[in-house]
Amino acid sequence: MKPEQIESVIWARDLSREELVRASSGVVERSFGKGSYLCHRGDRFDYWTGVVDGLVKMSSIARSGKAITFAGIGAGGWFGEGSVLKSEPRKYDLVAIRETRLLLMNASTFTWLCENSVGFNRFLVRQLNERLAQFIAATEYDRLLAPEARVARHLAWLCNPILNPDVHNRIEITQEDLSLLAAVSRQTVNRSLSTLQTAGLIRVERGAIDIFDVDKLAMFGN
DNA sequence: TCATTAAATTGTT
DNA sequence: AACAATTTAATGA
Repeated sequence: MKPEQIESVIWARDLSREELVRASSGVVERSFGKGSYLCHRGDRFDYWTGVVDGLVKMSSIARSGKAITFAGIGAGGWFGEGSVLKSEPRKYDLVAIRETRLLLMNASTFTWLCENSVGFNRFLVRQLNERLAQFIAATEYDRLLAPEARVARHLAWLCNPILNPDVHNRIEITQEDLSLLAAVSRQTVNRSLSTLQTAGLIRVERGAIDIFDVDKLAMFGN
């Protein structure tokens, strides 16, 4: 892939021109259809992965057969550094919820950037820190808050400007997928979305949600 | 391009 | 979990 093609990714601004050229040579673009698996738990998938367009979920199936979704990654988001760094099999399934275009960076390029680029490491630390904060917040509010507020915060999470910088306040997700993400029933999602829409925070469409006020969404119920 | 049908998604109980 | 209603996508004339 040419350097110009990755100038717009979130971490490109942290790299020198030289580093950017090196990085771009290790990146390829690939598309995944709606519902298709990037990889299954236990698979090797040795790419650091960025979402150009679409939505990817990290999930797994419990022994009981219940599907659990841990996180969604939207446009502009990058994930998988853990598995690439440690050269481990993936611990979760990765599924494209919608038609999705991805950028895949091979492991040797990723490793090279980690070992040679100060800017790249700065980016990684920022991103890891933000994600950790999100997960801590998530476990906290999943135990404390009403279902409505949980739906609201997961929506806010999906358009977090640090983790998913290109989402730009429009999330293309079905209510069913959102219910898996927020760990509430689809009915609850449906009712919650109506409430949030009436409150003027979002607009609900078929297969998509427009976010008008991320900050209020993140605060909803407090 | 239009009409028909199937599939996906939503709204409700 | 089930059902009806609605919207979108696919198919073929």
